[in-house]
Amino acid sequence: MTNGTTALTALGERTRLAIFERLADGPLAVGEIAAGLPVSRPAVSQHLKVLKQAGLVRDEAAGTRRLYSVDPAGLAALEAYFERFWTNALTSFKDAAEQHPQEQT
Amino acid sequence: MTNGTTALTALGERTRLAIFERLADGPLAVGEIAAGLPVSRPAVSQHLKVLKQAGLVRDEAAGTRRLYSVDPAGLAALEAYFERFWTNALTSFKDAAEQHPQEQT
DNA sequence: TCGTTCCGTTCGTCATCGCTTACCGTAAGT
DNA sequence: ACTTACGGTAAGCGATGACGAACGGAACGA
Repeated sequence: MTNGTTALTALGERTRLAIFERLADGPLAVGEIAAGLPVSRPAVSQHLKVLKQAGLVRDEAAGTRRLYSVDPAGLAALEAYFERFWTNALTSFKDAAEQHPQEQT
Repeated sequence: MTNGTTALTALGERTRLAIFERLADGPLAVGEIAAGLPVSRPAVSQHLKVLKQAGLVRDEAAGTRRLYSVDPAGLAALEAYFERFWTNALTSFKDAAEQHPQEQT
């Protein structure tokens, strides 16, 4: 979907974030991911499904296994979303700072 | 806390993200935020508590009201977290691309 | 063809969390 | 001092979702 908010709700889960972080180091199969986490393999599979329909990961058949890897488009969408965010927020800060010139960190 | 994962779990909620987006345009009081959202004021207060202990917002007493604004440190922490993420992921992609030179989008 | 391995899916259970209602404390105005 | 406005907190409820167990299917190797 390459939507920023959807990606955030998908990553707003500890297990899913852990999976995504492991995938950031390179493609992995489902069993390999589950082996390094304190959850069962079906749980990992479900989380991968969520991450996939959020546009954050891609899957590829490799024999009996199935390799998952992070989707560059999803990362780009997130980056774009946050960039708009930062510019907005920082602009607001600048405007507020010009009206209250003393307080700042 | 300025922790990336905590901030993500905090922002991984539609209502909290909506609150944070509204705060990105400038400081607001609790009642003002609740007025623009389909939730009650206590709900907004609870969400603000979560956002605050995640290091994403700051609060300031203003008479009987209480002004909330986004915390620049929290945004910076998020930015740093994602930056590490992107570099990691892109490096992995590059390495994978050198081994499989044909497939790419 | 048979057995093994790996994965996706369904189902049921249990915890987590977001939301509302009601109540209380605090700061200004009169 | 009384009243009003604003916001935080407690309790309870309802719903979402994460998890494991069990089952079924597809891809290799013998």
